[in-house]
Amino acid sequence: MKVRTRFAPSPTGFMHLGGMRTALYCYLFAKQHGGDFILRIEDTDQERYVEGAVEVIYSSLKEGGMDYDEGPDKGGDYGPYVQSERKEIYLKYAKELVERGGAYYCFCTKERVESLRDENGNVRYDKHCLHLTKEEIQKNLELGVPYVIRQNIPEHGVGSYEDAVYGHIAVDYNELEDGILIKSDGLPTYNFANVVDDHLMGITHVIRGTEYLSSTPKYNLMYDAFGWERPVYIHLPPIMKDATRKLSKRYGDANFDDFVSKGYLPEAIVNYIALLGWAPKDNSEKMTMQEMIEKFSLDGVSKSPAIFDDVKLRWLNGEYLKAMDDEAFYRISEPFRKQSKTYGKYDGRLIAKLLKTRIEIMSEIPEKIDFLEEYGEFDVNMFYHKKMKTDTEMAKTVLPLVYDALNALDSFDHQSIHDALLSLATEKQFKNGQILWPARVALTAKDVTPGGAVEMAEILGKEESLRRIKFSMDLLNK
RNA sequence: GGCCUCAUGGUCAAGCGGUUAAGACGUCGCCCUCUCACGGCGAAAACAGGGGUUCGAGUCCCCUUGGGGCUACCA
Repeated sequence: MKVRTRFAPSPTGFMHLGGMRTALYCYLFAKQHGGDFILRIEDTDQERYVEGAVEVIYSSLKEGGMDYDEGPDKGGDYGPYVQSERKEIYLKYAKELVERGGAYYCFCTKERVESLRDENGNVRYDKHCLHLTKEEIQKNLELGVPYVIRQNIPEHGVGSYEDAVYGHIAVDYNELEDGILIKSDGLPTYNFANVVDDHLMGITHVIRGTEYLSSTPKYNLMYDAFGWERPVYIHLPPIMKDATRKLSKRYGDANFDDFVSKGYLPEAIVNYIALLGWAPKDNSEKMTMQEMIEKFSLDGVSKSPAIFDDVKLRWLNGEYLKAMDDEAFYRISEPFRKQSKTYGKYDGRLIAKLLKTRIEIMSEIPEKIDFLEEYGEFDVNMFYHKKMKTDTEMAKTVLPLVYDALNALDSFDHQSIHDALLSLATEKQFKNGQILWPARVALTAKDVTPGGAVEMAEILGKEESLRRIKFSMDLLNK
């Protein structure tokens, strides 16, 4: 049988990383088995509907490299893929479930249900309407009395199943409530729509968060009542913000888009979240989507919550950045270099090259290169460096030589500058650092720079380099 | 409160009865080096606690503690 998994988010906001990981595992599992990955939008709660949220889901999955085989914008043989467009289907099946004894009409008012609240503040329905006669129900229906359809859960017995990651799960039916399947507005609740859709769409493996672990017996009751085959359940541990708080979209934590706009690469994000709750047999960390598909396995999925560690995400992102060739990095970093005040003034390719090994996320770019524009009077004590055996006196003698050497160059490229400066050191019997340190300080007026004297001169260009060295010489002679 | 569930360094995690308890991030140190990075090498750092079972327990069982989830006309 062909494996079919689905990702079924509700369009309530942005794509958060927890959902993203669920989608990823669904995708990996399906693709590994040559199966289909389906996207279904669960929008039965009209109050939570957020404009544009569906588009965010589409684009996030696309950017994350999770191409679904069927979905609202893709079509497929099991549509529609948006629950609000399937309204009639649910009501029809709900009625069938009533026929089969798995559910019943309930005409109780909210007030009456509220009055059933127990000492812990929990409402537990008392199956009052289960005992209505056929005539009473018919009469209420004809009178148009508002109703909901409730699941009829046995008063005794135990519901159990084998979860693919958590193992045997058993819940006493008396712990479960006769939950509402069809709301008074005629729309189904998640509990019902989910079961009906998963079955109708031929979902073989249900992959979702642990919040459904203990309510799954309720769903199994429905599968059984309908005479449908139960899917394989694969529940996933949550991703936490810290030891006690889940990453949640409510607080706007960890939205995929936010990370992308901060300069994280989608592949790095996806790669990282794959590792939260799963480890491949060979302990690989940096993996392509294809490698993840090949390595994915359910026995590598962990049962305990994983804390989201943005420090490690940054590291991984840095690894991706470093692995890019210079041209690719040059292109992808463009929007971030543009945010710097140095943009357009120097060779972007040279700058990008320096940046590549020095940043982990691209939003660090502007602050890293703004220094190029911050030149002016500086503390000449910066010329002092013990290990290099250089100080202001050394600078006074070296800088003019550097000036002349650079001034003599026709071609001001990396190699030429490098050779000129180093041969200067050899000729005059200086240590490399005795030339390069003062030169770099003179060129940048900074004690730390991303790159050395040669790179700095190269980026600044001949004219500006000479100007700055001259400026430093004057400063020293003041 | 009841029920479900989880528990290895600061973090992610290997481990699935016998190991010097991996690896990665981070931290620290050293090397490389014109500074900062990169890269290389190395170090510190963990089986929540208590009972069992067993010749032997991080691995199995129970309890305690702690965490998460469910307990909605949300999903």
